[in-house]
Amino acid sequence: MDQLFERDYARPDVTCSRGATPTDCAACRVRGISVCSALDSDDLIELGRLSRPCSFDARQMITLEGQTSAPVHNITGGVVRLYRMLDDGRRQILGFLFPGDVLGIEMAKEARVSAEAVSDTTACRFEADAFARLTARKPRLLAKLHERARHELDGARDHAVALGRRTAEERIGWFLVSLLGRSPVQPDKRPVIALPMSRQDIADHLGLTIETVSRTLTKLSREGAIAIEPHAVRVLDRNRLQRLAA
Amino acid sequence: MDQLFERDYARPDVTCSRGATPTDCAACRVRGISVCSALDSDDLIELGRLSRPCSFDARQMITLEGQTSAPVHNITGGVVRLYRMLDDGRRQILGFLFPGDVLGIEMAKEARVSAEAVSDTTACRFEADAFARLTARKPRLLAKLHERARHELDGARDHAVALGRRTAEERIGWFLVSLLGRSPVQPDKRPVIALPMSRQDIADHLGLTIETVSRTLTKLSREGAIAIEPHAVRVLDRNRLQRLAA
DNA sequence: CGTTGAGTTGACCATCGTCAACAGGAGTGG
DNA sequence: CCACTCCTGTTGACGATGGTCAACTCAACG
Repeated sequence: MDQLFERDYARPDVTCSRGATPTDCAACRVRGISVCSALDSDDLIELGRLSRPCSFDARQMITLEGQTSAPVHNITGGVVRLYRMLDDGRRQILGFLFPGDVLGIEMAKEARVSAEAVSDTTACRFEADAFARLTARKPRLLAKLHERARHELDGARDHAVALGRRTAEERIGWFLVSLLGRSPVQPDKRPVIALPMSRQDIADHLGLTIETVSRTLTKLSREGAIAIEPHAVRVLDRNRLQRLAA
Repeated sequence: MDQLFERDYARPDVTCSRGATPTDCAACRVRGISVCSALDSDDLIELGRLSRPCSFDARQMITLEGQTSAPVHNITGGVVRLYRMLDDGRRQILGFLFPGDVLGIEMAKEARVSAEAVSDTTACRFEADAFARLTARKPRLLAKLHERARHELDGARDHAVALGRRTAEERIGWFLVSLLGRSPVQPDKRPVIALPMSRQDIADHLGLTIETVSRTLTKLSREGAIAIEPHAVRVLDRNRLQRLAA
């Protein structure tokens, strides 16, 4: 437990290569799946004026625990990990964000979680107070954000059930199934689950160690439930995984 | 793990001894600390028309996982446990609700959690659709609910950190400190934490077994951090607990 | 072609779970 | 009032799941 101090979690300054021009929301890739879908086209133009496209390199910090009035980011590409650290370096990854997810709805005055790019990531950024003022004027946007928050709460509770009452194998199954639900569907093919995050990330998400994650994936692979591929897993026995996750 | 099936979790019908008359919100004990504080007195009268006071005996079900359009309850007295069950009977208690807490903001169409009275409980109840219509008309109420949801999300994440990355002793410390934060403060005295819930409840909340909960409390007691009292714990070494919870 | 970092595997061990016995209080009935 | 049961909580002995430590492979990269 004490050698965790040594683990090298990248902690660069919080920076963002901010674009000079506002976002073109109407052309946004994640429009329709994200909170912006609550807005009509006039509102969308206004939203675009407030937001700036930005990008992060893999391992770059986006938000730091304790940061005040952290901006809100709407993820448009890449993957982000959300986590909390204990004093002695133990880390709990609370979840991963994918395109369409919003980072920072929950942040009131002070961020309670850190966010870091897992892979190269693009997002559009809203300054905290400007965003707060906008939501105060747009009840439909607020309703959409509230719906998101409730959904996140639901997910956080599933996570708690997994961490509190499931075995290592069940946790892995649950994790894979939950990623499967977010993966693009390829009909007629064995679905492939992309795993852009490291084994350490998976371990810190599931309350395990890298060794246990590795062993459990190997076991599922030996038993024919999955096939391990570089930065991915192919699902061979979906029922087996579903049963583990149930 | 298989004998968990046998465990007797009370599952009576979902009933509520509903009062005939609307609630008198202006006289409410939890007014000021609960979401209703977002409303001015006109709105409060309207809210009162929508709500009905109700009460539950200890161990009585309030909401059942899977229930559709479950009513919203504002807890005014007593303690409630929120939980999810796995198929084989394993239970994860997601949290305990105290007076002023709202049960059911997160519930959209279908409840994803069960709620059960730990002790005799009083609440005021809102039918789901009436409540939804009210929030749609009252942005300030919606904002307050959203704030609550964000706060709950924050709490759920703390819970996940505890379950995923803390030892048994740290979990107990975290649990006691979090209850301490909700207990009435008695200045100049060793604070007493009421524990209306059973050891099984604590275990199911912290991802442990009753035996481990019992042993850990005994250990903390032997070491002078706490004194175990019937249905309560007296805090002798607050720093010790804070350090465990940190 | 050496270095580095991620992932895998094995041997061993500790924390916490399992199983079992027991203590004490509350409720019940003789 | 006492005997009895039931239920909750405590404690002990033992064991299994998953953590620790270490060695090794392999791909990426200079």
